[in-house]
Amino acid sequence: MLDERKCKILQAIVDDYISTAEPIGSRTIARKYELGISPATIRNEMADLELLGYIEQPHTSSGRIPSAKGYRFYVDTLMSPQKMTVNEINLINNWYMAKVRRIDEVFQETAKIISRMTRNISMVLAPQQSQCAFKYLQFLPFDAQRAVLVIVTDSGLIENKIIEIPEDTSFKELQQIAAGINSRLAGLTFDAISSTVLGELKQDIIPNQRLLNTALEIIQQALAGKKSNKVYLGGTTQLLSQPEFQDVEKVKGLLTMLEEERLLCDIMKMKGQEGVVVTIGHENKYSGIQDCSMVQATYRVDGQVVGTVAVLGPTRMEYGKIMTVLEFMHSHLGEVLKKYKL
Amino acid sequence: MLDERKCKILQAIVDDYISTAEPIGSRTIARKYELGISPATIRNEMADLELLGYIEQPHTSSGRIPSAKGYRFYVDTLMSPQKMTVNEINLINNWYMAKVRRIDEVFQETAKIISRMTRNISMVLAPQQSQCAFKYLQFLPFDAQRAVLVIVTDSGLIENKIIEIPEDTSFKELQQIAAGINSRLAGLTFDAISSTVLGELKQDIIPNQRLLNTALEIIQQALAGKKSNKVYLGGTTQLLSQPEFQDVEKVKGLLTMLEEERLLCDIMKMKGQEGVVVTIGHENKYSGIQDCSMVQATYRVDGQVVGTVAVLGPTRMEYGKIMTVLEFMHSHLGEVLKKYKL
DNA sequence: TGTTAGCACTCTATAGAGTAGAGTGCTAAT
DNA sequence: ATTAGCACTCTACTCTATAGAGTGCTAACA
Repeated sequence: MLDERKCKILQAIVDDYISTAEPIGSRTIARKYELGISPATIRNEMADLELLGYIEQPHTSSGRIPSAKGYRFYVDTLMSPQKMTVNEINLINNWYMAKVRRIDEVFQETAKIISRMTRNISMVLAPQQSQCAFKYLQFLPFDAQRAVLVIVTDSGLIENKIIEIPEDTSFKELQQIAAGINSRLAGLTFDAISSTVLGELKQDIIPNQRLLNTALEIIQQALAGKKSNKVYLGGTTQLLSQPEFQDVEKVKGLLTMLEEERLLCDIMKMKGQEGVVVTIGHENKYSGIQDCSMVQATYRVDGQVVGTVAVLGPTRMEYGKIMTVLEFMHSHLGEVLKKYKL
Repeated sequence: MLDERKCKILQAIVDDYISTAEPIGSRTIARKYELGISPATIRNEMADLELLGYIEQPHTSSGRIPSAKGYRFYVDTLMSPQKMTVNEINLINNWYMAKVRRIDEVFQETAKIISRMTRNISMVLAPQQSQCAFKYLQFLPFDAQRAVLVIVTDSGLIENKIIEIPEDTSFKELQQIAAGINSRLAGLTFDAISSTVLGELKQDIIPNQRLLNTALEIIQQALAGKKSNKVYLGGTTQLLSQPEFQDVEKVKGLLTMLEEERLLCDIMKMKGQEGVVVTIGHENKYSGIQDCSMVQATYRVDGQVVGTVAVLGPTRMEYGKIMTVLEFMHSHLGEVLKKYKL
């Protein structure tokens, strides 16, 4: 598509712009990148590149900057893949070791790690739990008036809540109710425990309607809580260090958008795609981030894609570095999750 | 201290500056606030107020702005207390109803509510759990290789984790170990469960050292997790709407500071003080927020002060509104917590 | 004696003019 | 095909002038 020299020049332009955020001119390219050709030749080639749509000029007679198409070509063809250093990998593992206690902290800390390493905003979409199945519930004693209700699922997520015991109910009865519910719901996924099933159950076990209701409510709450998928953000402050976000209004716009969790979920969901995916500028569906780029990667648990990690930043981002980090998370996060599930 | 007219003028200056963020001149005061005196008289009074240190001039011949001392006098003496409207109270209660599932969500949502209502950054210091006592732990079956370990405390906070069952151990044995631990630790506060007690326990129950270790480790983790008190932040984006934070560097400084949880805890802890407390400008110990004001309020559960809520913003903040909201939380948050503990 | 009108003065923020510098495109020479 | 040279363009910055808001002081007034 492009001859070798054009590629080299385009690469120089993108590399330079990524690191300096300033338009770059022919003289500078000739000086900094030893291509063995004069500024004049570079100028001619740049005129071609501009005509082809790979670069643009902010104003007549300023240097060139990459266009979206230019970034795309850079990402697809020019970019040199990097490797994570052993040092970095150790750092990450130690970080998890030191900071993670409960499984949901994995997501928060992953977001932090990614944003630290990429110096951009990171987003982690936690797995949706609708597929996980109800195992059993159990009442544990708490005090005279109250009991602890524990719900165990096969994914290892455990929900618990303190409930008030109705005055006319003994702990034995509680256990009977639990047994009744368990025999009905055991093995069902949260998706399958629809209101129909719950309704049936209600008619079935009559003895202590009120208590049953509370129990079912809590199951339903757990169900609802797990169904909505949660997005963890990291490094929003990093935005302020980027030259393209020196304008407070711009920052406010983006941050306000990031507060809408539903929107985030929608952005993060990668239908069908697998691995690391880059979306540049207008390629983004949402107008709020059309002057940004996003790099996303799925991650798996037991071979199943369960969630997404992503980095959001200006189109002038370090694609190489960021893709490397996300590639790593893509193949590594599953293990981490398994490890901390125990 | 100040005669009535000076008070009125000072109040006008503070009120106006709070709402406009612009220095205010004598003519404007005369026009907007009908005090029945001419600009010239106001100028004389303002000269006095400046001499007394209540107001200052950013530059010769610009309008006046309140000084820290001026704000202090305003807060202590001039300010007209407001009341929460029934409407607002309902809104808050509905918000809790709709959004809170687990008890720790109360804090996050409280932070959100406060920041929405005050249009400033809010901070909520969750109760420290070191005083709560260990009740018992119990193993629940999970699958052939694994079990669920549930730790119940008397405050109603329940910790759970899936652990691997060593191959040579039966579920019966697990229960014996649990009984052993429970008889030793029951009723002890997390503070009292020091490494000494844990050490004793270790020497005591020899049979399955490895499993015991895991269990103790988890207790210790729960202990550590509850001991460090957590700060929930809300409305950091609001900062960007304030005229005093149009400078990106300033925003970055403050937000970076707010990422340090330890520092936040320290700022939030109000030794000995009770109710709503206002700290203006340099009155703050931490240099990072010395051009900010902070309004803090304690909240109680069962008569005991357990945590703090606070609002952080420019010294030019709506003290009246903010103090009203925090006063409300001061007297109301305890009930909310109790309600959602069940 | 307290209040007010008038006025000269100060300081800022804004707009306009001029300039240096970086970079380009074109032409002609190599 | 490549490159040196050069006129041209556009921006970013500095410098200057100006309008406007607000003050403090003085003198007049009730």
